Amino acid sequence: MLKQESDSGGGNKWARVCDTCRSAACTVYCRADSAYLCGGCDARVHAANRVASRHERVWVCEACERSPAAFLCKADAASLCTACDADIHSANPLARRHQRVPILPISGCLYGPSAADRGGVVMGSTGVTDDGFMGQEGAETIGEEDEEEAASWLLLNPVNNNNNNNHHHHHQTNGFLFGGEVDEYLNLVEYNSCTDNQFSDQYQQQQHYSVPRKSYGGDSVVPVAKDQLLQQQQQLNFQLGMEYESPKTAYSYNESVSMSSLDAGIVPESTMSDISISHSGSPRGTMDLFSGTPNQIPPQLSPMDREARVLRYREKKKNRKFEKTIRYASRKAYAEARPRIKGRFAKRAEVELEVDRMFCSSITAETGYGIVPFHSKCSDTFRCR
DNA sequence: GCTTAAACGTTGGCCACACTAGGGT
DNA sequence: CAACCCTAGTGTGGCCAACGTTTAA
Repeated sequence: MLKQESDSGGGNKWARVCDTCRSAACTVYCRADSAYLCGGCDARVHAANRVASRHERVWVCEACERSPAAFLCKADAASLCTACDADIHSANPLARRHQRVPILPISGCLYGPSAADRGGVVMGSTGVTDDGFMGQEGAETIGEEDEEEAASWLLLNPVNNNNNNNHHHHHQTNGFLFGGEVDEYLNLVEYNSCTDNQFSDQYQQQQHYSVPRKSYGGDSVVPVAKDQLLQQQQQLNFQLGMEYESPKTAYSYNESVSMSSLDAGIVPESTMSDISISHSGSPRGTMDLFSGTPNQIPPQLSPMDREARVLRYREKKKNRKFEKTIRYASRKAYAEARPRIKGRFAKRAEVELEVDRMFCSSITAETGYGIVPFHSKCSDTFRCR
């Protein structure tokens, strides 16, 4: 699909600089021009005429920032090149289960009023623009609410936002193209959730499904028709004729990057803030929402900076609020059955005491009946004696 | 049109406990 | 190395206070 980056250009200093201005970090790769462009140059070059505006572009890999993205990891909401995708998603079981889809090429004018008029055009979000964010993603029409959310995510990370828009639209339009060794770390469950449109956000799916594949003794989760999913996946793989290789190598850097969204939450705050502070150009992220200079990608990022960015991004993603998901049905059952006092969980003895006092003594005296379970599901604990 | 208060809606914290992971013995 | 014990951490739902927003006077 996309050519693997061959031009390492000497020592990898992470973000590749724009081929045009040579100053800003590139955000998109133009196939027609075989050029890496920053948002501003992309806007300028591809808004010049209609022909140019038709150039297909793809986001630059969010991990290495040096290669065209080939896959969109929905769980991480990250666009990744084949190499990074393989590295990241082969690192651990959780990462393997991330749902990824091929990156849709971007065409049309990403910037400027003309672009805004074109509802159906795939919008970009590299957003080195005055307001910091302009584009939106997808060949699909995006609702205004989604645009608003997209805007906030654009501030955080253009590429990410591109992905995050998909959250609300369930999936990107292009199909899935995994093959070869992909099953080793392909999240078929998430794929199922996505295709079923059961959940609008893959992060939810991740929350919902990522852990339970590991067999827990007590907690249970909603079962998934895995075999069926596998067949669907294989069909798609075949139809698309895609190949996907998964290098088994795992670099130390990738070890951290490949953490699942769930794992990101355990990163100590201090670590990330420390790293952020040490970095002169404030990395994109939550703080950048208030910095007034969104989408300014530091020309060069150290591995630590890069890692900090990824971690912070994931933490923010983790904090996004969507519909409540239940990861452990058994815990839900326990919670529902648990005695409460004013909505709070209460100690059983305490509740029994409370019940005895509040209900049994008074109501029993009035009605002559003894059993007063005020919560039907936990009647056992509320039986008056 | 502006101000104030009331009504309404949203958000996050609290609580107990079953359960798991991980370290120690 | 396996088995066991202990501790810390996680997740769960309903209620409510603290806000923020909207509406009416």
